[in-house]
Amino acid sequence: MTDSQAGAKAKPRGGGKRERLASAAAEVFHHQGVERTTLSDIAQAADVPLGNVYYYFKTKDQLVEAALGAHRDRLSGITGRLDRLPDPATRLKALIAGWVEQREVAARYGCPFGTLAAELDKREDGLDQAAAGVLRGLIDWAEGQFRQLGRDDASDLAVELVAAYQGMSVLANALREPEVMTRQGRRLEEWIDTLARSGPAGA
Amino acid sequence: MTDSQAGAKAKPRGGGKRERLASAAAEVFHHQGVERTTLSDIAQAADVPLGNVYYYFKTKDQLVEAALGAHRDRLSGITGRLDRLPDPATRLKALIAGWVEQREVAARYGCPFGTLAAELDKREDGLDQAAAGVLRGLIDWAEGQFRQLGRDDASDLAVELVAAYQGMSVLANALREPEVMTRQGRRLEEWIDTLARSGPAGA
DNA sequence: GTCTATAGGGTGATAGAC
DNA sequence: GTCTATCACCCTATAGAC
Repeated sequence: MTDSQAGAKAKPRGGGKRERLASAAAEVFHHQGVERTTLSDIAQAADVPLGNVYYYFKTKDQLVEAALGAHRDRLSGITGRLDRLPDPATRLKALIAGWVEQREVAARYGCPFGTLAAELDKREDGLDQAAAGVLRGLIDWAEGQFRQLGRDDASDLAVELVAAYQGMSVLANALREPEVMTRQGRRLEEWIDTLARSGPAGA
Repeated sequence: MTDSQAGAKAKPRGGGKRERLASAAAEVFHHQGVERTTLSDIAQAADVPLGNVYYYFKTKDQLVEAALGAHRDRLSGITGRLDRLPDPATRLKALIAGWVEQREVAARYGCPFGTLAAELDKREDGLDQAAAGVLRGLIDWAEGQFRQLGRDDASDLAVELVAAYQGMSVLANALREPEVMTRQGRRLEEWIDTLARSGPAGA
């Protein structure tokens, strides 16, 4: 974007410091929130001197964008692996199982996407809608799965599934109870089974 | 509720400024988030000179606690009114209808409790668990209703209901789509109907 | 390219006049 | 009790040495 080349190749190299900073930012933002996180926190987590951060990212906001990119990459990695599973119901249940596996993290820090989206939505600059894209990607993927299950209301079901994930994450986090993830996850898996058994059907 | 009462105690009063500050804090925190809100923002919203704030609240954190109190009061007002309705299914559906009514606010700023809880959970001081109490109160009330419906799994159902509310608020907010609240609200009302029709039953 | 030192701006909090 | 003036600190961002 800034330099001559934004592709995969001609970027200035620094021992992967840029990547380290981006993923450190994603993690620290998740743990502390964007507003409470200082550039010094990120520099420390990435093991990079504070002033050097500005060589890679001109502003703190650019670091937020980079963190969003890291989340996007992580999500497409997950859906990519799920896509190798044989059928849509299995894929959806594996997605849910993954959420439940992360229950301890969710109970302590909430959903990495959801909490970031909620925080950015409080802003009024251009970043206030940037996180929505990541969530939208997850919803779109789920919608595709429900459609493969033959559901006409795939879009609504996808929203319902992701909303359930966000909701159980918020409660697990607020109450500090990972068991909320376990119980609600089980319920969601049964729900998927019901939908799959009922076969192709509309709302 | 001017100067004359100030509760039942002998607290210093100043034309209800303390209350104005508390409710202004709750609103501004909801709109901007705690971290991005300055004391000056709150003073302005409450129409109180900045320096005067410190006469009523020694620290910003005390203002957060006061905002939590305002939320608690608001919630008990809501459940109090709902309790006058004839049966538990009607009460639960009225609760849901109230959420849907607030869809525009939820789409812009999220759930007032949920977003505050999420933000406070990023902290490590004593406040990181304070918001949980308000959510817990809502869950407990819902659990009572489900129990009156004869459900053995009232506790799980209450968590499911409040999680659904939090989830649809997060998505409506992130996507800026109030319709998410409408659609998911309708689904929840149907769900309550199903539970009520199926009569006293366990999980 | 890498890093240090520091400027500059804003915020929470206090002292003390009225 | 009310409010102004101001301090002290921290954080983002920059200038410039290496």
